[in-house]
Amino acid sequence: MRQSESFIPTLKELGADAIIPSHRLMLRAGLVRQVASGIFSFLPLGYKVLKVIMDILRREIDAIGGQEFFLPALNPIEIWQQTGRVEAMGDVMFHIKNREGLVLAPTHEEIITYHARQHLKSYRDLPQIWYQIQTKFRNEPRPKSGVLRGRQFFMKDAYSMDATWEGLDVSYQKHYEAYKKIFDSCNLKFFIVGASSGAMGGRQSQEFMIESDAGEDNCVICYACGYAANLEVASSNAHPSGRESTNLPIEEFPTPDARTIDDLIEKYNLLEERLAKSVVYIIDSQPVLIMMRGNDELNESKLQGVFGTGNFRPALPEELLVSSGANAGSIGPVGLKTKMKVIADNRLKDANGLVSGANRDGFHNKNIDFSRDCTIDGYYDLRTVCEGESCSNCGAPIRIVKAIELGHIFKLGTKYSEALGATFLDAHGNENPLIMGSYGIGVERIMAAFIEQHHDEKGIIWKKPLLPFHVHLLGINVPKFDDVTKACVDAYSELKKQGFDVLYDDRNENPGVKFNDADLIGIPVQVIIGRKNLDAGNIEIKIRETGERKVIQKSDLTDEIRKFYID
RNA sequence: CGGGAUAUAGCUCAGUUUGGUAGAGCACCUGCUUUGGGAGCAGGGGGUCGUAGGUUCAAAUCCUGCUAUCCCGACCA
Repeated sequence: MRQSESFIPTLKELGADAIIPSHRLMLRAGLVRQVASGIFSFLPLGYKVLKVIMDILRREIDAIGGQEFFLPALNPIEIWQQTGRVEAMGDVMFHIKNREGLVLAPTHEEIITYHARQHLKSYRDLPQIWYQIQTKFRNEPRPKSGVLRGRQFFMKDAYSMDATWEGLDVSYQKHYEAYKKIFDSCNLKFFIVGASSGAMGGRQSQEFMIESDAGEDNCVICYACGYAANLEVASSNAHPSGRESTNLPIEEFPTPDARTIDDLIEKYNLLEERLAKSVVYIIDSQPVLIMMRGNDELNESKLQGVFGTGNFRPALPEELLVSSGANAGSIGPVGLKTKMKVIADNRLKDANGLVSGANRDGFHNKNIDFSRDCTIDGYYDLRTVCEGESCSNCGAPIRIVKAIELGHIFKLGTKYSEALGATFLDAHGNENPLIMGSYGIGVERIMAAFIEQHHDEKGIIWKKPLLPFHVHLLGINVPKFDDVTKACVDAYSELKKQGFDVLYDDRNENPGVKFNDADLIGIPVQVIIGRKNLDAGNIEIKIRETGERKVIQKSDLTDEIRKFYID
């Protein structure tokens, strides 16, 4: 492609609106343009790379037996009502205004299950893996970070239908392996985390993440052993408080000016590890007292896991007073005004010598022994892990990083097949709901994530196979000098003949413009042909990633390029 | 939905405090020069100052409503 005839609108400067590197570079290199908040046009160069990503997705999902569909973005709302997701999605789903009963699909579980119901009637029809690479529409409350969170975006979405739970495990594992190949193919440094199954139900869920400050998820990572988990489910080797040798009788003492854990530590010279913080939640309409150590933070995802419900909230101040007899800051497990369930974090298991509220405003108890003085209905991992704690796997200090979610794989189970009546007959003639899995990847996110990981101050650094062209041929002072122009045209056609995709900068621009644009666009190899070297029969090759320059003989060009791409 | 900010030429922005002829750089067009890291000179085209109202002899500028966009938070299958 001749650059003089191409639409590659690079930008020298950019406003302050775009913050993160991938967003800025995608705009500056002429890959995308924003049309409205969260809505982007892909320009030819950007779309070219996007198609490469889609090809990789197709290749790997086809390889595990996936069959590609093209599904409608316009969906009848009835089918969404049957699964209860019109309410569940709420404002996230776009509703068509001038045609009753149509919505824009934010995802495609419903439509896939609809077709499965039509035709998958026997265990002999299973398993199936169906997928699509299509636009999804979501009315995000706050689109951000360029294409990372948009209102319209491409998703590779795959669904598996199995006759048995063991079959689902197999389908799930196939996707797990395929996803690793996909992200490896894209040269992404990624990690996989166990994720909360959340409100979707289902048995297992894993997320494919890349570390990035632009990310919206927090993940625990151990660089020593590779342990990684979403903060929602992560654990660590935080030391339990344990038992002290002296076990004095419980004793109330006045603490009129202490309402927080830090107050107690500072004003009463107490150790954090001997402090038991009380948190009251209303879970399924019942108050529950939750004991956490010191300043440990309660992890609501873990709480949801323990109680198997998302129907909970912190208690209101008046509810605290009614159930415990005291206000926040003076609540504890001993002497509660009303009987309520009491659970505690594992870190406080069977501990003694503890200080906690006395359920009388302005008083605390000391020398509390959890196994002597109160009934703990259960010990669970309830705390949010902190930076620097030791890894539960290898003991090295863990880090907490922000991460971008590129993909998730999910064992859906029978939620959708039951709701929509997608059943099959098993070998015994019994009717069963299809057992489903759902596997998504954000296509634009792969591109943005790649750029986040592969750029420098000058621009993008593409790497095979994610690249818009193999070679950027820079004609220095063309079309002015006929011999330089001829050498460029010769190199251009020779490289094309060898099967390389070449962007030939034949524009009548200053050399500086061409060099800077080339570094910005980031094609891996630049071939620079100019007066300086051509008089000696030489041309120059520059490797974008390393900046390495090599002056070679003109006749060696295709060999050098081939070597670069084969190595 | 809460908090903050912004809206002026294709792009990046000044001008708004203190009301009085619409500005710069880049980009674009013409000509000449230049040519290995975002060139120089000369000439030229281009704006209903987000939008609707109000105040005023006069509004980009002051006042009110609305809209859009960005950032932080909430939310996020």
